[in-house]
Order: sequence, then C-alpha cells, then structure tokens
Amino acid sequence: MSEKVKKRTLILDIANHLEVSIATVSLVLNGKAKQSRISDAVAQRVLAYVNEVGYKPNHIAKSLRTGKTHVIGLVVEDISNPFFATVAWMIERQAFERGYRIIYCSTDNNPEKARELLTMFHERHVDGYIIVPSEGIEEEVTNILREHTPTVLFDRFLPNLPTNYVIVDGAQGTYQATLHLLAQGFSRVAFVTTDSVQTQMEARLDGYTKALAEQAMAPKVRRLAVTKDTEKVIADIQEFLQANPEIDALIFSTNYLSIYGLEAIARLKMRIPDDVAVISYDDHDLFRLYTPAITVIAQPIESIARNVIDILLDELKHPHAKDTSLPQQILLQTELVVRQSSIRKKAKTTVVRKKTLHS
Amino acid sequence: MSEKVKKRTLILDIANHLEVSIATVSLVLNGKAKQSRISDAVAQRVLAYVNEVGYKPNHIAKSLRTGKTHVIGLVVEDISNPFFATVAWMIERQAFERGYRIIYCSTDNNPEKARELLTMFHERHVDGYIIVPSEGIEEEVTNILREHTPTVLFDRFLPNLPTNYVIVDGAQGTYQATLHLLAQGFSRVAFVTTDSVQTQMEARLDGYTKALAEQAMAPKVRRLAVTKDTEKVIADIQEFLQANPEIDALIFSTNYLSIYGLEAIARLKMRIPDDVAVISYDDHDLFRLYTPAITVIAQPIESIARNVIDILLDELKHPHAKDTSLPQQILLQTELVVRQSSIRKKAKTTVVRKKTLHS
DNA sequence: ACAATCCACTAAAACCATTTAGGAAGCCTG
DNA sequence: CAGGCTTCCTAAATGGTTTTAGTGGATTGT
Repeated sequence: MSEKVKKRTLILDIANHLEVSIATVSLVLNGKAKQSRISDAVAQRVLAYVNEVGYKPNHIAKSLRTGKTHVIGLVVEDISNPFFATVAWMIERQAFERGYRIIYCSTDNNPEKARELLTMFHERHVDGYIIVPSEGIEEEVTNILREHTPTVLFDRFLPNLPTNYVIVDGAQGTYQATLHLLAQGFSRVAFVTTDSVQTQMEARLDGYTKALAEQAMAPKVRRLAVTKDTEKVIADIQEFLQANPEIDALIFSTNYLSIYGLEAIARLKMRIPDDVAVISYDDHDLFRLYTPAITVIAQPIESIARNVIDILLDELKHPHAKDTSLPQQILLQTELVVRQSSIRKKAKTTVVRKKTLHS
Repeated sequence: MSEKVKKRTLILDIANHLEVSIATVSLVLNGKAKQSRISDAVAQRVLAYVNEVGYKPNHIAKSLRTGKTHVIGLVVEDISNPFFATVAWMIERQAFERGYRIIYCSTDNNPEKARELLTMFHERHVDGYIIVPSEGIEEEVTNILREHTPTVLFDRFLPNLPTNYVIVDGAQGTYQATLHLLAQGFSRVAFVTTDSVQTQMEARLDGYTKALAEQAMAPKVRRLAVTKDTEKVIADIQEFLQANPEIDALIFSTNYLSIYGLEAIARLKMRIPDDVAVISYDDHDLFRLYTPAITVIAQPIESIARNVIDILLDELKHPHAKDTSLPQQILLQTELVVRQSSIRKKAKTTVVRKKTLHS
C-alpha cells in the first residue's frame, strides 16, 4: 500500500537540504558561482552534496528552459554502407566527448524520407545538423539555414546554397585512377556510375572523362539506375560488359556498384585483371580481401569526420552572427591504393595469353 | 532593427485565435475530445485551424509534462558490424513507423562504456531499452528493471536476470555445421572463437563440441583474445594453423573472426576448401562474393529485429504491472547456407592431391 | 419548484529546471 | 548617521504542454 516510491532527486531537494535557494544550487551547478558572487563556502557545500547524492539535472526541463538539447541530427544516405557507418561512428565519438549526442537516420537517397527526417529533427529541437543531402531537399535546408541552426553537409553539397561542407576531390581521384590504368597498358577504360546528378557523382565522372580527353580517347560511360533490385543492377553490368567486349578496364563510381560489378564479372567467368581490370571509388573490407585484391580510390574518412565535427562544434560554441562569417567549404584529397586488380601481369606476355583466352 | 522574429506557433496562439481555452485545444489534439465531451463542432474547428497553420506541439514541453520521450535507447556491441547494423536498421524502421525514435551507440564490448551509455540513456529519459549486453553490466540492467522501463536484450542475455530477450540457437547452428563438415569427409574440424564467456559464444562452442563428442572425436578449440589489433589476431590464426597441420576444416564463431581467418589462410597460401574448409557463424557480404564462396551459419536477422521491436512496443503500449507478467524469452533458429568453402571437391581424388601438396 | 444530472468547457496546477532583477545585511565614507 | 557600495543570495518569471478538478448554466426527475 504505502509503496515507497523512490522519486528522482530534484534541485529543490538539494536546496531544501542545504537550506539555500534553488537559484543558488542552479548557479553553482552551471559554473556561474563566481559571476553571481556565490561565496566559495556555499559553492563547495553545494558541490559536495550534489556529488554525494549523485544529483543530475533533468535534461528535459533544462532543454525546455534553455532551448538547447545537446543533440545533433545526422542524416546520411545509408548507414549500412561502411563509408557512412565509419564516418558516423567517428563523428559520434568526437561529439560524445564534447557532450553532444548524435541521432542518426538514413534517407536511402529518398528525398521524401530526407524531408521527413529533417522535420523530425526540427521538431526534436536538435542543436545542429550534419547532412548528406539527397537531391531535392534544397528547400528544407534553406529553412534550417534561415533559423541559423549550425549545419554541415558532407560527401556532397547543394551548389546554390551557401552552406558549410566537407567534400572529397573525386574528380582528382578518378583522374588519377584513369591515368594509372592507362599507364598499366589498359586502353579501353570504361566508367560505371549511377544515374544520379549529385555533385560528388558528377565530379567522379568528370575526372575520368578529363583524363581520357587529354589522351584524345573516347570515354565509355554506363549510367545505371540506382535501385533496390540487386539482381537488376548485376544483370545490367553483365549486359554492359557483353555488349562492349573491347573494354579491358572498369572504374566503378561507388563501392556498392563495385561489389555488384565483381559479382557480374564472376558470373561471366571473366578474370581480373586478365580479362578486365577493376578500380573502385571508395574502399571496402571486401576489396582488401578479394582475390585479386581490388585497387581503390580511398577517401580520407577520418579527415572527413574530423573536419565535419570541428566545424559544427565550433559554430555551436560561437553562434556566428547571422551572415558575418562565410561558410567553411573544405575539399579533401583521395588516395589511390593500388592492389592487384589494376596491375597488368607480366607485361606483353599476358596480353598475348589474354588474346588466346578470348579466341 | 525591428527584425521580425518568426516565433514558433504555440498552443496558446491556437487557443487565442479560436477563442477557446488551451485545455480544449490540447484535449482535441490528444484525441480526448470525446471523453472530455468537447463538441464535434469545436473539435473540428480546432483540427482545421491546427492543420492550416501547421502547428506541432513542442516535443520537449510534452516530454517534461508526460515523462515520455518516445525515444528508445539501443546499445549494440559494434554498429559497424553488418549484423548489428542490419538489425539496428530494421528496428529503427519499425519503431519510426510507430512514432518512436532510436538513439544508438556502440559499446565495443567495453563494460565501462556500456555503463556510461546506459546512464546517459537514463538521463535522457528514454522510454525503453534494447541492449546487447556486454559482460559486467548486470547491475545497471538491474537498475533499469527496477524502474520498470521496458527492456529487451538480444543476441545474448544475462543468465541471472529475468529479462525479455531474443536470441539465436547458436548451439544448434554450430552442431549442424560440424555434422555437415564431417559428412563432407572432413575429419579434423577445429573451432576458432573468442575468449569471451558470453552466453552466445559459449552456445556456439557447445554445439561444436557436442557434435564431435557424439562421434567420439576430440575437439580442437582455439580461443583468441578479442583485440583492436587486427594484425595480432591474423597472426594468431596463422600460428594456430601452422601448429596444427592436421586440421582440415575450420569453424569461426563470428563473422569478423572469419574475415581475419580468410586473411590468415590467404597469407599462408592455403587453399579453400582443398587445404582447409571454412564455415563462418554469421553471414557477411564478403562471404557471398569471396572465391570460393564461404559457407555460413546464417542468423535470422529480420526475425530478430521483428521480435525485439514487437516485444518492446507491446510493453510500451501496455505497461505491465510490476511482476505480474513473465519475461518473454525467444529462441530463433539458424540456417546453414552451404557454399563452396565447405564442399569437398571430387571426393577421394582431391584427398590424394591434397596430401601431395602437403608433402 | 427544487435537487440532481448533464453538458461543454476552462482555470490552474504540475512537470523541473534557468536566469534576471532585486533585496537584506554589513561596511564604509564624509 | 544618511546615503552609497558590496557581498551574497533569493523570489519569481519563464519555457510549452497535459490533465485534473471544477464551473455555470441548461435540462431532467419527482
């Protein structure tokens, strides 16, 4: 009956016990003892007792009063993609240490869902946003900017919006990869990408075409519709390879396209790199372990995470007056990690044997 | 100067505009119009206007008042592990549809961190917990149970605590896998696992030893210290294989151990399954695509997620009186997905060739 | 015709903290 | 000794909602 309900300790309990006011306790707890001229003696007493009973202010009440939630909303394309998962994880780590929590969701590149998530974050009063923008969410992002909520985009950006962002120089990456393939003696290098027109994808394509253009070679590009239907994508790649037998090297513009590509190549019983060389944009566990190991254009994941979180936390700490400060826009470099899949075996001989194989 | 600050609409604004009380608006919005005998006419007016101006109640104020945050805390071992990532993602999806948000963090199997996360979730007033318990957090979980916050464990459980949980019959899985290897003619089957004594790991080991015991065969087990140092783990496996050349088949107790194992096997220039057959507990993209494809004991990921979220949401909806209801404890079955890595090629002949290779 | 019941709402407390304006007490100063 | 300064704290407003207890007037019952 007289169930003794162990109530959470409140700031009022602290104040009552110490026979001071609520305000005093709160001020001490928020480090404003000095500026509010609370005597050291009282401050010490408060701290000691708070510590003793392990009182923690109610976060929700605090948020309601201050308008700060200490939560950052993170919107990525697909959290199960190792690239995003790793960046997210690093961001979470950093943020955690500085007292911020991350709440993350995937858009699956669906603008509808992206919009939903953004409004949900807004409703939840997140203090800041980290966004991998899918197409068609300019309006929502504009709204966020208008409210001056700190925001950083990464992986890609929205060309018409003056936002902070951290991106990777994909053009340079694919340019370098293409030259590498040509230097290895592959002469028919094709590029497989998605039908997305997002900035990062266009850049990757540009690097490839630029490299070929410099050699006065014609590009061979296949744009695939991104779809949930794995089999469809694999079949498309198979079809592309069969329709263009002259291709002797492939660059895939994302890690998951590469994985489908490897499957397609395996099904066609083609061999890497003898029948076709392969380079993937963006690394993956699989590529290190695959036989042969797959050459990749690696993105500086750690650096991306660090830059994103630094910019965001900086803005959270120093709320910049409206438009006085320009957005920070950072471009990071890729690294070509050469593995067996793009190395021509034993020079000329191999070429001969390869021709034999084909006949 | 007279910067027009667009204030968020409040329930008070709605009430003023419609010339009704705040209470009326709130009751209508919370579907309590009928039971509070608000006339349909008024209810309609409220709804219409709320819709028109797109008013959304302030979540934080709501939480403060009701004590409900509609947030579920999800603690996994490692969110970058595809198994956990996939389960998390499915749970998130389901929860989202039913109005709950997930906030997740990884413990990296570090009890210290697990405790930190749990108290953080507690401070944030999550409505429910989903936990992959690492060792040594019985006390924290007990605290949670005492407060009657709905909680579900998965992947493993805490034997002494009467909690809900959803686990997989790992013993059955490894038992079946071992028999499969024996049936294929492999006679020296070893088992590589971690030094963890968590329930799920012990079960997997038990299945293996039981299968061998039934054949009156001696088990060969290697327990590896789980460490961040990838190279160390790979080296350990190499060493194990070299020290025990008679081994002709390996079962790894987790997907990441298998990945290290594949690397070790590759470095020793051993061939799968000719020199050693391989089965992994838990599937991974890599295993489908690896050459040869790796046989796995697959966990019913979708079913795990569904059961977890169903149990949790059910408890959230019907707050069970203290201890009237027994915890729900669910055991799901694995599926052996046979791929090339555990299939003996061309019967006897292969054995002979293998011996030659070894000499 | 007077009490009891309904009806359709509303006033105000509660949730738990932060923060500002100001107040009491003691000391100094001229 | 009145007025001004400090020093150290506190009362009360504030944030935005939910929910309980009630209210005033109309209707019904006897």
